[in-house]
Amino acid sequence: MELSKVYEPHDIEKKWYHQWMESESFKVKVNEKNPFTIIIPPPNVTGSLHIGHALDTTIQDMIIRFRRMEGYNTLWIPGTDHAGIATQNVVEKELAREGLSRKDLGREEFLKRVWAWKEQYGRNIVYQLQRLGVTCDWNRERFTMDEVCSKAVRTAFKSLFDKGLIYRGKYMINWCPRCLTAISDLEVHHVETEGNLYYIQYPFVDSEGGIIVATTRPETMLGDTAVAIHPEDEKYTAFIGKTLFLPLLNRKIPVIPDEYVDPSFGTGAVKITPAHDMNDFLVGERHNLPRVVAIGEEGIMTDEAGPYKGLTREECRKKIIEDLKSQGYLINILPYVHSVGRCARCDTFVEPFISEQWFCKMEELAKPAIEAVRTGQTRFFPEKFKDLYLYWMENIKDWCISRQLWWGHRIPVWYCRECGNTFSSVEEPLKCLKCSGSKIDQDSDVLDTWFSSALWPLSTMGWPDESEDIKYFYPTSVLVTARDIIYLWVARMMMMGLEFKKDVPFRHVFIHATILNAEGRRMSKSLGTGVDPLDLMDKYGTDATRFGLTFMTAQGQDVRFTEERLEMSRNFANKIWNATRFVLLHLSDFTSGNNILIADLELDTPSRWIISRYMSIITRVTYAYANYEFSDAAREIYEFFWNEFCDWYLEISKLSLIENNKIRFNIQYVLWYVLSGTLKLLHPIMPFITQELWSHLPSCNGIIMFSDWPYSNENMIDENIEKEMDTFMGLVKTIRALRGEISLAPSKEIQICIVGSEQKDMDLIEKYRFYITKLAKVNDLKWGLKLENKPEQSMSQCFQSMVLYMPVKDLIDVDQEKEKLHKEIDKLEKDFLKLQNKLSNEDFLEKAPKDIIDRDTTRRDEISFKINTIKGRLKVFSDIA
RNA sequence: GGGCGGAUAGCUCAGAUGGCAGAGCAUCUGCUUUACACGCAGGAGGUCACAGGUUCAAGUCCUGUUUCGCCCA
Repeated sequence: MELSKVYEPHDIEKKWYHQWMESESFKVKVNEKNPFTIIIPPPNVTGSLHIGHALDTTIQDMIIRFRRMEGYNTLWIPGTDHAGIATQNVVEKELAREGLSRKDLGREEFLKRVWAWKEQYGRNIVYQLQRLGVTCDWNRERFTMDEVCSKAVRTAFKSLFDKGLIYRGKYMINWCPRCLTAISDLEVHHVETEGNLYYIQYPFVDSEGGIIVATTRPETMLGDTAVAIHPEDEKYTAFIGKTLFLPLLNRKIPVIPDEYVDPSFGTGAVKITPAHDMNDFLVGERHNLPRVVAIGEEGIMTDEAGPYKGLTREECRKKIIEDLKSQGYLINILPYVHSVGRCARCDTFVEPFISEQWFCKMEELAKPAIEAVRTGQTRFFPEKFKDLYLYWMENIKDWCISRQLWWGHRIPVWYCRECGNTFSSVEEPLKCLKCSGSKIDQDSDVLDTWFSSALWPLSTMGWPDESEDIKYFYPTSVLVTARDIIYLWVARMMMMGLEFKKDVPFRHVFIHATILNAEGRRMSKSLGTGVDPLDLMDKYGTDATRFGLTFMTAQGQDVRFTEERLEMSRNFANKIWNATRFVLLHLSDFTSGNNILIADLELDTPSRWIISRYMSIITRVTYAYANYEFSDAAREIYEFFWNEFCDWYLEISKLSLIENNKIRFNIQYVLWYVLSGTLKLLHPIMPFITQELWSHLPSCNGIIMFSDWPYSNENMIDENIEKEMDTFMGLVKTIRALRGEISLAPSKEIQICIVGSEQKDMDLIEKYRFYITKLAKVNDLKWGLKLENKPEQSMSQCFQSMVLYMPVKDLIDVDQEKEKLHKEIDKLEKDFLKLQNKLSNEDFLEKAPKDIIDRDTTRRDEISFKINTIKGRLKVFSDIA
């Protein structure tokens, strides 16, 4: 079949993915080989593919394809996350369009709606992932609300509950007044916000004057139950124990001393609102202050707010400021930047709120998870993330795991109305486990989505059942994810894995780059600053998108996304396509190379050179893949393929392919060998184009992902040949540069004379004469050690210790040439001086290593030689003029 | 407030263990050279953020400053 002139990715991608799926290429069974396992970070079922997923998924697929070719039994388990808040939001919005609320439907009906939604749209993200070419075992796809996962959640919950690690209590938690649920500390994002610091006078009850407090949230004053000052703050110590009027409400509140107060902040006096601020809550506990709840769960002011009842938080703030102003209590307003908590899901201002919630005790669970990372049972790549993980784990706080939602794993706790017993159960109980009464009610809340995510490595393998899978595939080999969920997810999986399986869930954790937009900010869908990877794949093809992302993201470093990289990658794909097209054109009479060993062939120098280069590239690329240095792998392949294989070897091969049978066969073999091997090296990054081209190459039957990873025969790395070729290529480049200076047509052949100072250079020219003349279009090449035969009126250029002359009598612009030579001398003289100073420095000669001194000496001598040569050239020109 | 990371060509970024500053894109010149104009050949473009220090030698190591991000509180 003929290949098109330009690589057209779309049909090829579709064709191969379809074929891979049809043949169940990714289906994995327990066998005698070594396992290599990855579980996918499950994307939200409501989600759509963003650039972060694209990178995360590409990396996992690269690792899996690489390890598969290396010979591991590779399993990659895909799936999606039920995403409690997000999914409930989506369905509630849908209901709202019909004028309904979830309460109108009732819990059971509402959940039916959510499931229906999930059935209809829940696999969108999966199809989008597949577009990337991923080789997950789709037979094992899981959803965190699957029965297996539910069982894992209930089993884990009950176990922790029975051990006393899960408890219920009334504490201050983060409350989202829009989602109407508690959220964990980690789901609150703190955003620097420009606000004001309001100075408010609280008058004394029994005397003149009062105390001025400063606050960023004046509306919370309606819940104030004290004013606190630092116990050693002399400004205020006299007032301790006095009573103040709370303006607007005229509630009487005491002045109390507490170490928490920072005397240097604001006025040094702080209003205390125990029901609406975490720190004030603690002050309130110490001083036994009442908790006045002034803001309700929907963010609406309560009865306690008196005249402000029914207002939203924002309206209330406005009104309070007006009233304080008009009544003379507002002393000052200063602009003030402070950080405000927002809901990670919906961006609403989070309200600290006291309510009864379920918590998971973390300290005890964290201990083995800390130990496992300290001792290296689980390793982070890049290693710096280990510290981040450890810091958080060592300062861990209890985790609020209940959510006031309907969509999710319902908390497996029942309350007996008869005996008051509270118990947990894996199976739905029919009666109280203590008194056998039948009047039992299940807790109405659901668990934090991350609770089921924490069990993902276990539940995807069938835990709590002791399956063959879990014995073989657990622990997984590597977890690939972004750094923003190290706490949210990675840490929790570590704890759960160690608690329930007594082993870490993964050996390695690879934290990849965060992709930023052109301004260096995180991409955000809500802000519209994102790039849609599906558009990118449409425009550049999947392989180019994958290659571009891989190329961009050096380990441990965030990247600003630029489409240029994808353009470059698309061009690279096209280059590979056309190089293969060229090779195929010349392989029509080439039969199998599989039963021939490369080491047994008698190869010409350029072939030995490309094989030498290829062998070292194999080593480097293999190392890069194995060590999560993917951009290095991409770069190595790109540079080798384009700058060495295409630019030089293909061009040289054109000259020899017309030769006799044996030479022709050897060249064909090397072309086939290096090209097919490089396609394999590239396959993990660019699966489609490599597969397509593989299918066209002779002796490359079947599916490339099941071919063996290239083996580097390091005996074939030949440094002498590489050095020789460097000199040869340098000579060709120098001649081409000379031609370029006078804009000679590429087809015009010229005369070149090379004068050298070393016999080995002359031998090299002799050896490469044929290639030099062909690649630089030279019809008359002379060379020698003597300066006698150098042409007079010519262009010249130094290379190493050689001078190249190009006699082009009529075409020389003498003035221009002289100017060029002068400029060159200036530059060389600067370099010479620098080196000369260095080499006359005794300290340098005494302390620097010998090879550095030798190298610099050679360089100085070379420069000196060049300067003299150019001076001689200038003299010639002056004589002419 | 604490911690982490960045600042290198016009732009986006590479530059183990200190030893000749690199790539892609953009730009300039010349090319329909039979795989590729998504290309080929050649060129121009740098006070490596700033100030000190260590060293024979610093983009690279140390200290401080400026500045931009991120995380935690």
